[in-house]
Order: sequence, then C-alpha cells, then structure tokens
Amino acid sequence: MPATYHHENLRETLLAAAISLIGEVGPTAFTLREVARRAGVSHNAPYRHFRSREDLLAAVASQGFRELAGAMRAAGQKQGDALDRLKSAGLAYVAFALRKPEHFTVMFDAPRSEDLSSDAAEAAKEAFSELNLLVLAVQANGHFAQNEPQQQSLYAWTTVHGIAKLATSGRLPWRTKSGIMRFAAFAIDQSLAGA
Amino acid sequence: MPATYHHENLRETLLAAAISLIGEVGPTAFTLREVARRAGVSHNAPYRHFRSREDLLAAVASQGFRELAGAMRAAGQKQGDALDRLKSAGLAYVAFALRKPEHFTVMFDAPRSEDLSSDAAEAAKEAFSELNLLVLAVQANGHFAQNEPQQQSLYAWTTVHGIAKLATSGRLPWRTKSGIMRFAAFAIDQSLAGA
DNA sequence: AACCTATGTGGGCAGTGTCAACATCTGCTC
DNA sequence: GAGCAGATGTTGACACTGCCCACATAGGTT
Repeated sequence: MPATYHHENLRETLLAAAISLIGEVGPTAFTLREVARRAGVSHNAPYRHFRSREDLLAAVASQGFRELAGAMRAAGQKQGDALDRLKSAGLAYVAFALRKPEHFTVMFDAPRSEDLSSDAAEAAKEAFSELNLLVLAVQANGHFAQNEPQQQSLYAWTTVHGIAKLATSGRLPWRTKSGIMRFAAFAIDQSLAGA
Repeated sequence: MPATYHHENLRETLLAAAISLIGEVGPTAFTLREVARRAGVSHNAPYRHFRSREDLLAAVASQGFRELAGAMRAAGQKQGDALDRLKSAGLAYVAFALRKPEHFTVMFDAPRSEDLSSDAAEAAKEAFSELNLLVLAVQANGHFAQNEPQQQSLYAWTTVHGIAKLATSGRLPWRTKSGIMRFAAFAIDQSLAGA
C-alpha cells in the first residue's frame, strides 16, 4: 500500500517522531515501537537506522547539543563587552532549554553520559567549549580572578544549567517563558556580580 | 521454604533493594520484578506496599527530600553569620547529591513533578523552605538587594542544583567527592560575591 | 473456634526491546 | 537492458516487563 516501499528518509522522520513522542510522554515512557507506528513503518524498521533505543536517544541528544552550541555561539557574537556576551550566551542556554525541553531532557537525564555515542559526546564538548571561550575572554578583559579558568567556566555552566534544569522540570513558579527568562537574567546578573 | 511467610517488613526491604538497584542500573532500567527478586518475594508482593512502579519511585523521592531537608537544616544551624549558614546549607545540598546520587536522580529526573505523590511534593516544599529561611536571614542582615526575596531564594536553589546535577551526571572533571566539594565551595562563594 | 483483613503467591495479558529470517527496492556492472 | 549485491523494510519469535485476577496463608478479633 505504500507509494514508496522505501521511505526515502526514514531516519529524519523517526527522529522527528521520537522528539514529539518524548514531548508527550517523556523520555522514560518513550517507546521505539510507538515511534515506528507514528512513522508508519513496521516495529523493526528503526533498527536499520539506529542500533537500539538508546542509540536513537543519543541521536536526539547529539542534535540537541549541536543546536545548543550554535545558539550559544550566535549569542556570544553579539556586540557588547566580553561580560555582556557571556551573559547573552548564558541566556541562550536557558532559552534553548525552554525552546526544546525534550532535547534538553534527553541530553542530560536519560542515559549515563558514557553511554552517549561518541558523536553526542563530541557535540557536548563543542557546546561547552563555546562557554569556555567566552569565560576566557572575560578573564582577558580583567574581570574574574585571573586564576582557575576551568573553575570559572564550570561555574558559568553550573549556573545556567541549574536554572534550565529546574525550569524544564516545572519547579520554578513562573508559568510563561518570558517570566522564566526574566528570572534567568536576574540570576545570571547576580552570579556575575562579583566579577 | 520461608521461615516466615510474612516478611514482617517488606516495605523497607523493598525500598532498600530499589535504591541499590537504581544505583546499579539507573532509574530508567529499574524494574519492579527485579526488586521483588532481590527481596526474595514473588513478583507481585510489591503491589501490597506500593500501588505501582511510579509509586515506589515516589517513595524513594520522598525519603530523599526528607533527608535533604534535614541535612540542610542541620547545616543551616551551624555557627557563623547568616551568609555563612546559607553557604553551609548550599554545600549540604551538593553533599547530599553526592552521598545519595540514586535518591537525587529519582527526586529530580524520573517522573513529571506533578506525578510525585502528595507526600513527596510536601517533602520537596519542606526542603526548599529551609533554603528560603536562610536567604531571608541573609537579607535581614542587610546583604543582597532587599527586594525580590523569592528570586533570591530561587537563585540560591538554581546555583546549588546546577552544581549537584552536573556532578551526579558525571560531567564535572573531578573524580573524587572532595574535589567536587572544593569546586562547590568555590562556586557558592562566587555566586554570593555580589551580596 | 470461626472469621476477617492484611499480606504473599501463581498465572495470565498486552506491550516492549531485540534477534533472525525473509522480502523488496535501488544502483551498479556486464 | 539483465542481473546481481547491498541497503532498507517486514514478519515472526523470545524473554521480559507492569499490572490485573483469583487464590493461599497468616495473625489478630470476637
């Protein structure tokens, strides 16, 4: 009955179906067979494109890390001094989490980080290195303690990650994205007040 | 073959088995039947003590929130000025996450927060109110901006939560608890440097 | 002693991830 | 063009899961 026996680009279709399913039921209740059903293929078709359920999730995570890295890079290139650009990138991190909560959840919750495909691991490193560069620029500008660049970078990461994580798990009291973003701006400013 | 047909306190045994299983395979791969097996009872015995798999996880989360609240309360009662006590409580948050990573993961990852039992939800509120009190004390001491107490409290929460979350998911570069705690002290100091 | 309720058992069902065998399509070689 | 090879999709199967049912047993109450 299918016009084309070959789906022609099942991989993308499966990824999209997976993301929407995760959005509905979460990454735990997420099911390979349901993804196949939504893509209109047999329950085993996904195995031609992903080695396992975990592997599909890892692909979602990869995609998320790449988009996150891009969003931070873009935000970090806006005009302003180094500190402003670091703040922009931090806001972009939170904004990404709010815009793609399914991705964000899979990226940081689902599997043990070592289980991520090397592809996802590389994408994650890439995203973090964006933040790293911006922190180094801030330090070069004379802000921050001049030592411990690694700790400063990780501090920046933990700050935005905490906001994003609590926001996406629905534990912050604001119900609108803009409310949360306003709080994020407040928190990020506060976190850099000593710089 | 059992000396006692009745296990006499299966509920605690099941909770302990569940926690250790979660520690081994994570809350996703965690299985009710395996818990029953480890407790030496039939696959259906857990249903006499927990309504569902979710309900068991919620019980683990409750237990975690209660212990977390206690640890923060204890840390917040140490000597020192209000700011020191807030820092101590923050460190206690991170220390709890490192000491009971299984609990911490279940508390914040596993289900949608609304799915937690009302018991767990109450325990979570209790834990957060510990932090809240300490922040108010800091403000009363003249630190912080005097407005926005809610934002300040949530900021404190997001700060320690980000550290704890990245630490428990193995994304911080330190391999020892003391290394992570040293970083946590640095980050918490930094986050309050503007106060 | 008889019963009632809490607790534990065994069997069953639909649904899952994954494997193996088979079918069909597409592109390349002659 | 004919035919083959590999990639892609399908069907069937297996062990396992969460949860439901009916039944068995224990301990305490009357």
